[in-house]
Amino acid sequence: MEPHPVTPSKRDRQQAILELIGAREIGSQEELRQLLLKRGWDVTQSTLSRDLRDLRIARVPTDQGLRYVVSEAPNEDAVRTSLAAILPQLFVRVDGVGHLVVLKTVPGGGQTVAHALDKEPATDLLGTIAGDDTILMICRSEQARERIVRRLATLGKRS
Amino acid sequence: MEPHPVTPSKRDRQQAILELIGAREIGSQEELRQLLLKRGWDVTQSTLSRDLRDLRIARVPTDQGLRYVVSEAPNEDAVRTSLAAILPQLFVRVDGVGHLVVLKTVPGGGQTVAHALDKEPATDLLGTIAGDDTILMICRSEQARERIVRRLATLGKRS
DNA sequence: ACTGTTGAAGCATATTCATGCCGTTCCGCC
DNA sequence: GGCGGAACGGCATGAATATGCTTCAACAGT
Repeated sequence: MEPHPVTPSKRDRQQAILELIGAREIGSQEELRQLLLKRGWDVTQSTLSRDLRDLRIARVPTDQGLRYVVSEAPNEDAVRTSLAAILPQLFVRVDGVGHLVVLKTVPGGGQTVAHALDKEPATDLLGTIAGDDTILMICRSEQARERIVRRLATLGKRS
Repeated sequence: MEPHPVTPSKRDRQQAILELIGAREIGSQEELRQLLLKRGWDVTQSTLSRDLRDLRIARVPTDQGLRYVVSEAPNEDAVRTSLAAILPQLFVRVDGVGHLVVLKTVPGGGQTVAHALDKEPATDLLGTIAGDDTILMICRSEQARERIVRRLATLGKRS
C-alpha cells in the first residue's frame, strides 16, 4: 500500500511557509495566512497550524514579541550531517548565476549545511562560504552550477 | 532611583521553571503549574505566561506533541533596523564587478547591515554573505548590480 | 465500475496562551 | 508619616492555536 502521494499544493505551500518565515518576522498564523494569500494560497488557520507542526516551526518569544522560527535541527550530532539527511530540514531555496550558487537556509543553518556540503565529494565545486543563513558556492563552470542547483533543489525537497 | 529589587520568589520560581523544563517534557502552562504546585509555588497561568516570555521559552512541535524548550539563542541583537536607518552610520563604500557587489562597512557592521539587506524586498539579489566588515552580494544580472551599487551608495551617504 | 482506504483541508469548537487593568507591597525620598 | 513610582501577580477576557469530526478526492485492489 503506497502512502498516498502528497498533494503538490501542500508541499509547495509548506515550502512557501519556510521561505516566508526565513525572510520575515511573523508572529501569528493569521499574519502568515495573509502573506500566503498574497502569494496565491488561500487556506484556513487550521491548515497552517498543521503545517507549522509538520515543519516543526515554533513560536518563540523575542524582544519584538512572539515570532515563528524553524526549530533547530534536532540532529546536530556528528553522524547526522549528511546532506541528504539535513537539507530537507534546513533548506529554504537555491538559485545561481554565472559560476555562483546561492543557497538560503533557515536562520542559523548556514554553517551546518556548509559543513555537510564540504564533506561531499565534488570536483566541480571549488569551495563554499557560509554566513548565518546563506551559503555561496563557487563552481568550476556554469554547467556545474546548473547541475548543483538542480541537485540541491531535489535534496532540499521535503518528502 | 534604583530599579526595584526583584522579589526573591520570582527569581526562584523562574529558576525552578528552567529546571523543570530541562528535566521533563512539559506541554502546557497548566501542566507546568501543577508541577510547581507540588514544589510549593502556587501561581496562575498568567504568571507562567509572563515567566516563559521572560525566560524566552518556546513551545515547539515534536513527535510527542508540543513541548516547552529554552530557545536556542537568547542573544539576538535583532534591532529592527531598516537599511535606510543604519546604512549612513555603518557604510564605508560599495563597489561591484560582474554579478558581485562588495560593500564595506565599519568594523563589526557586516552582520547588522546584511541582516537589514536580507529584509529588503529584492528579487534581483540572490543573497548576501557577510563577514565582519565586508558584505558580498550576488546579483541576478550585471544590470541589477549597477542598480544596487547606485542605491547603496545613495543610502550610505551621510546626510 | 464498485468499494475501501487514505491524505488533505474546512468548520466549529475546545484548549491554551497573552494581556489590560487593578490592587498590593516595597522602597526611596521628601 | 505621606507620597510616588516600580515590580509583581491575580482576575477576567480576548487572542491565538490545536483538534475532533466531516467531507471530498484520489487512488488501489477486486
